[in-house]
Amino acid sequence: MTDRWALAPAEDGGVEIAPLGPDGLLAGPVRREADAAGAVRGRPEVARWVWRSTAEVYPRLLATGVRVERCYDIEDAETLLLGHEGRSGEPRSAAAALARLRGGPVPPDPPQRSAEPGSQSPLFEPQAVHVPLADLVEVYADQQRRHDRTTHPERMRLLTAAESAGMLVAAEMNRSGLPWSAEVHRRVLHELLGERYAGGGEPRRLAELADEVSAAFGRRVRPDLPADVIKAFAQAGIRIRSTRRWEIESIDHPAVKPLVEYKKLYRIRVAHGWSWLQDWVRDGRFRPEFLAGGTVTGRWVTNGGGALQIPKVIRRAVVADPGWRLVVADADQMEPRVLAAISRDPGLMEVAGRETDLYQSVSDRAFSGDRDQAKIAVLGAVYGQTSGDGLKNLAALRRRFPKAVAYVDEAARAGEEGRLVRTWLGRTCPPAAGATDDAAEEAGIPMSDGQADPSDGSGPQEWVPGYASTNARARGRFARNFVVQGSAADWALLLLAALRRACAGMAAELVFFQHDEVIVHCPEEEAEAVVTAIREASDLAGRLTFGETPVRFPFTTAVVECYADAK
DNA sequence: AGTTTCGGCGCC
DNA sequence: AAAGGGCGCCGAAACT
Repeated sequence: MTDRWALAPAEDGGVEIAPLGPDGLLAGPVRREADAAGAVRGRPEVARWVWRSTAEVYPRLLATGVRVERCYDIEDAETLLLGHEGRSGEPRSAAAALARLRGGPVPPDPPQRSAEPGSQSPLFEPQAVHVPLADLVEVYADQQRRHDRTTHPERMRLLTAAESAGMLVAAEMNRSGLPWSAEVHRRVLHELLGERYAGGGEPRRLAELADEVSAAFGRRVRPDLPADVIKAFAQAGIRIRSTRRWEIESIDHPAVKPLVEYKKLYRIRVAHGWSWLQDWVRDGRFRPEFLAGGTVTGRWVTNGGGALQIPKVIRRAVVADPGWRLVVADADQMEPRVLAAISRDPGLMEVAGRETDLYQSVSDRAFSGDRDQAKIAVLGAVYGQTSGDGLKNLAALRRRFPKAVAYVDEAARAGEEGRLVRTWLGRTCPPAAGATDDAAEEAGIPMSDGQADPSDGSGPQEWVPGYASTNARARGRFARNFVVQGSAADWALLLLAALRRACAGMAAELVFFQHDEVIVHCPEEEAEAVVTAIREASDLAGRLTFGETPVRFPFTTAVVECYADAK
């Protein structure tokens, strides 16, 4: 059965394609065709297209209206496999993988290119080394064998397939964009910041607040300059280490109130103000560049526009097209539910088997009904809290959910000792992750305590006793969080893949994804079906990712015309 | 003058 | 109340 085909753009602008056998090797002759879109469109029976890079091929297909159901991204799989093999520092290009296979000199990866505002096809990668299809297939077949040698081959296969699906979703979201009303955005900016003056200076409200700050200090102070603010407080007899909001707010001084307000509004203007609107919104769509698996943990990143940090007040500008709706779906308490699933802690699984508020359930069992304490304890366990009430609460959590806490403790220990740590599906944390020594981190060198050098010339850093173990502890915190955040990302990929399939027969489009939250843009009459699809996709993702467990992954869904109305 | 790092804060 | 994990973004500061 030839349900998998390989595809590689040729250097003359055409495309090479070929059917693959069960071993992943060529099962027929390589064909040449004029263009990728025609080749794919003419073969609807192909269940999975195998290619070097989704970012290279898929945007061009989408541009001609061609979607594919499934793909396999060889370079993404190479990254995941290298990580699993403890070789995360090695080049991950198809050309490099081929060279390793044949014992030749391994070329370094081409440098990453960053996005420019408003660029039409941001994912095009012109500098990639061309690999002929026959060679590409060798790399693919070898990768299939490498899957078999991983700790859990079936999970690893699921991971590479799921992340390839994620790349399809990302490319489609990059194309569709997030519905965005520039008019509403401008109205929000005007309400918050006031009108702009012709001279190009600060908008009215910011200028007023700056004046209030200056008046409170009795001299001209620039509230956007931390050094100026620290000096001004010092002259008023108040010593502060930084101008972070929580530190400022603990001070009793008339400048605090306007200063905090200024910083809040300044942030809006700088990060999502008029120039942002100019750069990133066109034709009623905000078009960031989503990168699936852009982080070590597998979380996505976006390139340009800060799409994963849209402030709550600005979400008023996310407005569905006329007659359409936004289905906004947010996974409820995802991280502790994931912890339950990966640790198999009986008590936590039972709690996570209900769709009701998990933190409330935990608090009923271990914190006398104090939900806030329970939430702090759970998040502290996941993030590696080192001080404060978190530690005390962690002890209570450990008594009730010993297996869950032991799971993250063991991950932290492994991280501290420089061992590999993996998500449920097998995404692997590089041994040096979380360290503060950038040079070693970039080189992928595991740093033991003995190797960490406090006098590395990186700055006027004074010598601190125990500095070396500071790195180890940072790696421990990173690894502790990695197993939860990363396994949550595993699950989220399966969710996206399932939801994408469910939407395939509808006009509905996935337009936004943010760790545990997804937005589908659809005609009003499809909204109910989308809500159902999300629930079903969640159930499927839970079973596929973690196997049969009692753990449920409920979503809060809202059908709205405006994103801001979802919360 | 151009490039990199830092500080602070937005989101999860 | 505060501090643990992951990111990106901007202007200012620091550097070359």
